[in-house]
Amino acid sequence: MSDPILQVAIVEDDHEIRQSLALIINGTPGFACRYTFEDAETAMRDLPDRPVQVVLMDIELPGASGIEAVAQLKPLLPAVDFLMLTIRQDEKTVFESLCAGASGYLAKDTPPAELLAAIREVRAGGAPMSTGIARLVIHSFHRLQTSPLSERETEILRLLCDGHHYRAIAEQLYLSPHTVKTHIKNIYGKLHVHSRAEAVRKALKDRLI
Amino acid sequence: MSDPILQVAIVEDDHEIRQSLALIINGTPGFACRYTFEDAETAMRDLPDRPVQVVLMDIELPGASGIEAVAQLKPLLPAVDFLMLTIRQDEKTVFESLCAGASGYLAKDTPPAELLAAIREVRAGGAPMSTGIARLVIHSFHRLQTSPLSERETEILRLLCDGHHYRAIAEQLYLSPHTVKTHIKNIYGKLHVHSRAEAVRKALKDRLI
DNA sequence: TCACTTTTACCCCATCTGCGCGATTTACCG
DNA sequence: CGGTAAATCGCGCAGATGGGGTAAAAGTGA
Repeated sequence: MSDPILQVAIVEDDHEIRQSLALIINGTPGFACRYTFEDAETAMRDLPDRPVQVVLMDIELPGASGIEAVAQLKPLLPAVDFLMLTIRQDEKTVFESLCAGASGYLAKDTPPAELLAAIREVRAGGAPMSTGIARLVIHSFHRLQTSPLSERETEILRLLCDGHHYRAIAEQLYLSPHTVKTHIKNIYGKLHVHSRAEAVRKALKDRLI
Repeated sequence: MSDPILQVAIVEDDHEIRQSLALIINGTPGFACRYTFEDAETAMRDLPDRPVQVVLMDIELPGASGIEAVAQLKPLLPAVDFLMLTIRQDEKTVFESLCAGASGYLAKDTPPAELLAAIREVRAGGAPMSTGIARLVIHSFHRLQTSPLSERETEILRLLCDGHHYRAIAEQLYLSPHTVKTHIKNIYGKLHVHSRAEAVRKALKDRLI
C-alpha cells in the first residue's frame, strides 16, 4: 500500500550527528536517507523538490531555526511528517514547534531503535514524543483550578466569550442588565482587565471557562 | 525512592472488564489493585480516602461520566494520576478528559503489557497515549493555514486580542482610527462575527494570530 | 489592460460599554 | 452573632463600538 522504502531527510548542523543518523537510517531495511541538510535555508530551498516522507529536524541551527523551517515547509508539504530532534525541552520551544506543524518531538539522545520506531509510528498516523514532552503537552490542557471568579461570574464570563451583549446575557440568565453589568465589572477587577476583549483572552488563555 | 507497591484503582461499570483488569494488575509484581468502583459516584465519594496512586478510569458509566469524576477528583488528589481507559476516541471526549485533568488516554483494547507499561510511564512523569490520541492532541496545535485575513488584518486582529482600542491600534500602526475601523469591520465580515469578543474568541480558537 | 484585492480614509448614527456612585438580600464562616 | 463575600438591582454619563455608506491609491494576477 505505502512505498516500500521510506525516504527520510535530515536537517542537522553537526556533521557527526548528521552522518551517524544517516548511517542508522540507511543501515535499516525499508529506510533510506538520501538527503541531508546542514542548515534551515538549504532545506527550505531544496526539500520541496525531494521525494521525502519524513524529516528529522534539529532546532538550533546556524541561521534560521528548525522551527522556522517547519513553519515554512509544512504548508508546502502537508503530507510530509516533521519530527523535531533536539536537546531543547523547554515549554516555549516545544509548543512553537508543534504549532509550526511538527508531528513529533524527540530528544536528541533517543536510542536508534526508538528513533526508527518513532519514524514508523509517525508514518502510521501517530505522534511520537519523549515522555517528558508528552507530559508537557498534556499538562497544557489541564485547566488552572485557581480561578478567582465565583460560579455566577464564571457563567457570565462564558456568555461574554460567546460574544453576547449585556442584554442577551441578562435575558438568558433572567437577570437585570444592571446586574450583569455589575458582575462584569467585578470580573474585570478580579482578572485585572479593562475590556471585553482582554477578559475573553484571559478566560481562554487561563482556561477559566 | 518511590513506594515499592503501586496502588491502582479501577472505575469501570462492566463487571468482567473490571475483574480482568484487576487480575492483570494484581498478578504483576510491584502492582496492586485493592479498590475497584463500578460507577463515578462511588469513586468520587470513596477515592479521596484510599491510598491510591493511579486510577484507570472508564468514561461511559451509568450515572456521572468518568470525565466528571476526574474533574472533581483531580483537584482533590493532585498527586494521583488518572488514566482514561475507554473505547471513545472522538476529539471532544479526548479534550474534555485532558482538560478535566487526565494524565493519559488509552484505548480499551490496549494489551496488558502495554497497559502496565503505561501505568509505569505515567508514574515516571510521562503521559501515555494511544497513537491515534497522540496525533489528535498534536494536531490540535497545528494552526489552520487557511486564514481568510490579509496580513494587515491579522496584525490588527492581534492587537484587538490584546485589548487595544481603535485609537491605540491606530497609533501603534501609524494609521487613522478610521482605517482601523474599516479593517475591523472587514475582519468581522470575514470571520462571520459581530463583536470584538467573538472575534477574539475565534482568533484564539482557530489560531489565526 | 482590466478586474480584483488590499490598504488607506472619511461620514452619520444608534447602541453598547466601562466607570462612577450606592443599595439590599442571602449565605457562609469563625 | 457579626463580618465577609456573593448576588441582586438601580442611575447617569462620556466615550467607544458596530453598522450603514463612499472612495481613492496601490498592488496583483489573469
